[in-house]
Amino acid sequence: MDLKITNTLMREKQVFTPIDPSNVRLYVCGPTVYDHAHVGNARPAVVFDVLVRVLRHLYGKDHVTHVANITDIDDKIMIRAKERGVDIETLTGETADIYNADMAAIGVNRPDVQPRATGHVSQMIAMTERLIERGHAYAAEGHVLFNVPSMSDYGQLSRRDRDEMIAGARVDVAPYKRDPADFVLWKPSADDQPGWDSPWGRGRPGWHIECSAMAAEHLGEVFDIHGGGLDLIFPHHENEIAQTRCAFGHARMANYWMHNGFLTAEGEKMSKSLGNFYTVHELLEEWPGEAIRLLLLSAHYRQPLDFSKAGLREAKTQLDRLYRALENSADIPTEQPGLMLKNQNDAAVDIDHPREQYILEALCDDLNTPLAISRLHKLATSLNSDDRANPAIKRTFLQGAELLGILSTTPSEWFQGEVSGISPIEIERLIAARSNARKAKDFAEADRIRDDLKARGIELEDGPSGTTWKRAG
RNA sequence: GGCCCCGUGGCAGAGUGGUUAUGCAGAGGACUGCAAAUCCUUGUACAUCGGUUCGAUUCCGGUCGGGGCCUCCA
Repeated sequence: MDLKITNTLMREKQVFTPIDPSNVRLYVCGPTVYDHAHVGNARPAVVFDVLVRVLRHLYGKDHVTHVANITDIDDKIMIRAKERGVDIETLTGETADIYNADMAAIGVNRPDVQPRATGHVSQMIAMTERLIERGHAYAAEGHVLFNVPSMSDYGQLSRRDRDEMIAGARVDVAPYKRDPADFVLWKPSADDQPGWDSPWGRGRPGWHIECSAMAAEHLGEVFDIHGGGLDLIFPHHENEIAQTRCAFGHARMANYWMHNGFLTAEGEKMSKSLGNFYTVHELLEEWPGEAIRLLLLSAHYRQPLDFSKAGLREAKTQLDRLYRALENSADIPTEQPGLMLKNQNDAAVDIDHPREQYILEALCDDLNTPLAISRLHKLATSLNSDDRANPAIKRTFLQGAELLGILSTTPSEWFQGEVSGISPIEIERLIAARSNARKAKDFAEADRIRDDLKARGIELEDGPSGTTWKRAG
């Protein structure tokens, strides 16, 4: 099945054709680690995680290389480290660990390579030297700058030309720049700032060069897909392209550029000054990671998405429904052992040899996750209806959930996990007591037990095969 | 000023030149001692004004409204 993706470079949806099907390569711009990731940072992580799942499905588990960097040298990091009185390595190390834990909690698989900028300074210096040699960069007052006019077709990705950029510039032009549009590849560090020795003195890299250097190091001079947030199109990605193409002399840096839209929080632009941003870390204290993930996937990745508590509540309700379908179809076998889902011993799915493509088809159309989710719901309806449930439907359902990265736990863990204040044994004892009362037609006592448990956060459900319980809420 | 996006039923949110999106919420029904869960039925939406068309929510243009980017930013 063809995968179609919207290529920002062409401004159109295109069929994806990898350079090398045995090694599909993509690079996603990762976080700058100076503070907890907010949900806005989580969106690209989740979106591109789904893309990687689809790519692995199409090309094979071992035929995809996913690189997502961590930016661990940056002025914001320097400032924050100083405020907290810790060294930079401590700050970035801690923050990166929390980031990875938070992403894992919302079902994001670790990239194959997670390069850190500080580990690639020599490559950045080498690339900068190469750009100087080729006449695309120059040193001035301890800085090295990329000379934008030296690249005739600069601006293809963002579709803006040099003159427009200068007209729209909001900052004063540094006096050492040959051209107002030139941007920094290397800048000098003061003695109390972190720095590395270089041919231009002790200094540190500019922002854009790190991604060019790390992508080249781990994926080569030209690769398949480069992703990130919409706001990175200009200047970050434009400048990455300029650096990489001018350093290596290719017509492309990456063949496909994908950009996710922005999030708002409770209908407003997330901003530090309004204090209305949610960090993944704090949300996880109150909500299941899968609810956060499902909400992030509930709108198409290129569309704006409002992240709200009401939205989380609905995502949670939707997951309840999907887990219920899983529970209700527990006795349906699915054959095809292969990828073992944590879910249930009989529900393994061979993700490399799928038969049903109902969900995959939606995801292959430029990652149409809302459509994929709606199809998952249709399958859930079937699984909940005895007359329509069958192994093929269940396989498709599980495979789709796997591609979306949800339903990664068991229904019992989902519904009953982490109950506090009462033990499962005590609950079972009360259920038995209530069952006896019901047999004796003492419904007043039965209802009393049920209400009592409900007050303690446990809801009972009488099914055809007996009474089950779940955590309320 | 330049570049770009959006406006779908109570809410969220896909999609399509003529056929049910889906979920949540609401209403009715089935099941249940009563609930819960589940299933079935139900609401007949596409900002506005023109144009193209046999036919437009879907294509084109204008208008109104909202949003993003233009070297901090996912």
